[in-house]
This record gives sequence, C-alpha cells and structure tokens, in this order.
Amino acid sequence: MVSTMVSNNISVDCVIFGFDFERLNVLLVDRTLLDADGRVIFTDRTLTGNHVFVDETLDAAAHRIPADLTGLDNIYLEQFRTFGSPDRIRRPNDQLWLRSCGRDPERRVVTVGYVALLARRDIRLIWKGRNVKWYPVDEVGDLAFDHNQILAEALKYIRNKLINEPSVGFELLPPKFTLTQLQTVYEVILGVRLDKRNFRKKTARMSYLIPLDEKQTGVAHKPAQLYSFDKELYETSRKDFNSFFI
Amino acid sequence: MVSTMVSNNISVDCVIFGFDFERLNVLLVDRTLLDADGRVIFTDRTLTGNHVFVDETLDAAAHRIPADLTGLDNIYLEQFRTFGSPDRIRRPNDQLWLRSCGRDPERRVVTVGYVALLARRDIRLIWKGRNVKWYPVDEVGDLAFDHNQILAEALKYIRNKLINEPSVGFELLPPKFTLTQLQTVYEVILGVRLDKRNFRKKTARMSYLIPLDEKQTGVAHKPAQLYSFDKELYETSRKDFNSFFI
DNA sequence: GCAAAAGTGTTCGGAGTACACCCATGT
DNA sequence: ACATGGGTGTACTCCGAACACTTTTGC
Repeated sequence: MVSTMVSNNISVDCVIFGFDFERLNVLLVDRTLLDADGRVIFTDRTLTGNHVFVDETLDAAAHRIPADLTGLDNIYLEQFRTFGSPDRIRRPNDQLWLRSCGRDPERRVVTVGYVALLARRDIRLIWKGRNVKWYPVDEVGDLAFDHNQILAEALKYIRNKLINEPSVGFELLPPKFTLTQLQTVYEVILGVRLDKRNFRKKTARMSYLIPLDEKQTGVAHKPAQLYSFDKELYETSRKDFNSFFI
Repeated sequence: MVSTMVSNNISVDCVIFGFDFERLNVLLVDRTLLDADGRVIFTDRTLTGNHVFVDETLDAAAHRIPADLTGLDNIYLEQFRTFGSPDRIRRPNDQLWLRSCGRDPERRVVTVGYVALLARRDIRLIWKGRNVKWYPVDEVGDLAFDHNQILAEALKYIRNKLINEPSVGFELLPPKFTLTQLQTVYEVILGVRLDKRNFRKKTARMSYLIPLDEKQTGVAHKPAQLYSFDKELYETSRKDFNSFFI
C-alpha cells in the first residue's frame, strides 16, 4: 500500500542524453493540451520525469525513467542539481496544463535533476504510449516549466564531467568503438575541434583503452582499429591522482 | 500569510565551512533530547538547517542560514546535492527526536544540501539561542540523521571546486592575506603538502592576485607581503579556458 | 583510380617537480 | 643572538599545441 503513495511536491526529472556519432541529443516527451472540443490549445515538449514513491530513494525514482524507456538496467545516471523555484510552474501554459491534470497550480514542486547517458545502438523507446523522441540539444525549442534551464545545467554538468572524468565518454559509445568516434564525443559535447594526432597521443596514454583484434567492416575507406574500455583498469589507474589548480 | 507556510517534507541543510589558518572547521548545532524529568536521553550535533517557505526559492531558504548566524549577507553559498533516502530519518535517536518535536517520524524529508564558506575573522555567531560551534571537520563524531554523509559529500564537493575554481579559496581568507595563508588553504582542504617555491610560481601567474603596498605587522619574523583578490579580473581572465581531459 | 577516413612524428614553449639557502623582524 | 617564517632560482621532464602526408579500403 505504502509503496504506491507518492510525494506530491517532489519529482525527479531526467535529462537523457544520447549520441549518434554526429550530435548530442536529448530525449523529450510531447505535451499537447486539448480543449473540450479536441482542439489544440498548445503543444510543446518536456523532459522525461517521474514522481517519487514515499518509501523510495530519489536515485531509484530517477532510475525508473531510463529503465522504463529502454528496458535496460545498467544505465549511467547521476544527480546533478535540484530545482525548486516557486516560479518554475508559473508560466500560463504550465498553469493550464496543471489544472487540466487536476494538479494544484499553486503548489510548488521541487524537482531533482538527473543526467542519464545512453549509447544509442539498437534501443527501442517505449514509454507508456506517450510520444518520446530524440532532439539535438541545440534544437529543442521552448520546453515546459523550467526544463530549458534544467537542460542547460545538465549540459554544463556533463561537459565538466567529461573533462575531469573521462569514463563518462564511453557511456555514449557502443562497447567497441574507434578512436575517431571517441574524439567525436569530445568534439560534440565540448563544442570544439581537436587535433587528431594530439588526441591520439593522449589516448595512447590511457592504459584502460584496450585495442581489440578487430577492425571496422563495411566502410568505404581504411577500416579503423576497434577499442574497448576497461572500467576496472580505469578505476585502479586513477587512484593516485593529483591534478591541482590553476 | 502564505509566506509563513512551510513545505513540510522539504528542507535545506547548510554545511558552513570556516578556516582558522590551521584547520578546516564546520559549524554544528547541539541537539540534546531530554526526558520528562529533564534527564539527557542523548546528545549529539546536527548541521545547520532550515525549513523552506512555500513561496521561497531553495537558494533563499539556504541563504537565511548563514545570514541569521552572522548578520552578513554576501556569503559564498552553493547547492551541491540533494539527499532523500527514506532511511535518513530511521535511526532510533532520530526517531525519538522527531516524535519529541511533534513531527511525523514516518515521513521522509528531502533535504537540499548547500555549502557555505565563511572567513572566520571577527564573526559573532548568534542563532536563536541554540548552541552553535565550530568543529574541525575530522572531529565531528556521530551527527544526526545522515549529516555525516552530507558533510562528507560537501567536503568532496569543495575539494573538487577548489581545484578547478580557485576563487573559492579566497572566500575562506580575509580581504588581505599572505601567500602562505593561501597555500595553507590548499594544504588543509586538499590534505596535501605543497612546495613553497612551486606554489609561488603558480600564484605569480594568477593575474588576479593583487600585491598590496602593505606588509604583515606584529609578527616575530620577516613580515609577509599582503595580497588581495580581484574578483572581476579573475572572471575576465578565465573567459577562454581550455583545460581538457586526461 | 578515386573518394574517404585511418594512421603517423617533430618541434616548441609552458608547466609541474624536486630541491636549499639567505633575509627581515620581534624578543 | 636567535628563533621564526618570508622569500628566491635552476635543471629536468612531461604535456599541450601546431602542423601534412601516406595507407587502406569500397566502389
């Protein structure tokens, strides 16, 4: 019984990033408000979110989002910031929407923001009949509530994370990948161009990057060496670490 | 009227760090539970925390904590993580405490964690008659609820922050400080020993460190040059920044 | 054979690290 | 005079930045 009760003024929102070797994308849910005659009052998009059961940790509530969407259970997921301004539900469209859902449009909902990273291999997206799609992060338009702000913070967070915790890059890649694909992760997320030779000098120093006895196939150019990421080696090789300050 | 209503299942906790040129300290509040005869059932300490008014931002609620304590208004304050496990209120002492306050011991309270940094110059601590004291961060003992965990996360956060955002170091120092004092901030917070000459080579590159026409007085050794921190210069000089990854 | 991306080395400057002695002041 | 912390320079190594051509495959 208790386990189906939710905390009404707390939610989790999940900024789910995916990478298609060209752009960084985010999963958004269509939101359309219809009037009594079925005419569209407005339509926009929201981040993927969830309520929180009263006897559930925040992490568990957030985890259900990518799990429900993909059926996968070992998704990279991390809390990055909490949003609780009373104004976050005050815009006219959001007020109409809350009223139409039977929710109190005056009551502030605090939402805990999570980032999830998804390698976009062969994933099927299924989410309770609602329309969920990938959007390039720079083409999301106006989102519901304060979701543009949440997305912006998530981007900052993940950029920073990628710089000083390189393991997150591999969350966006398939288990076997080329060095060019890895370089593209950095270029796309950080929004920079990197020099191929300098990049490879760095990767050569990453002992946790394992070259496989395998090459790309079916490409109309010299096939690239494939690599895999050794998470255990990564963790041990970064034990003693001392990059100080500027 | 509305402005005095609080959100009952949301709070903010503030890990207030202070630096006394020797150790990193944290502000804790005594908590003592008495039985009907006035005998002590238990005594321990908590972080400084606050309720959140329903029409108040989380930042504002957190800001009231150091402001009430010190009367100062321009304190460094930053949200670092939210804690919402249902278990965080489940320990026996905490259950007794909640009951004695007339609060529901079953109801999970989500708390948003903030870090504040206080230069410990001439600050008077006043907080509504409760006993608030500085404790060295490695001598806090068992704290209430999950406050040991919150403190540990706050420490991680501030260490990381100090490394890649040197401006936070100056929040712990008076407006005029010596290079040795600055070095001590790094040594104490990061828990390392640094070489004086190498440290000074780094500070020499910090254009936002302004040498003053002033020296230490009243010390029984060669008086040190005093410096101040130019926040504006800091921000402009760090616009284009490219410390990548490993 | 040609289009496409893979793969490879050198030079330079700047920053990290290790390390030891003299200086200015108060007592 | 002495105790105390302030202040300084060199040698070495490693890393980041800039930069252009050959190789291997599919078509």
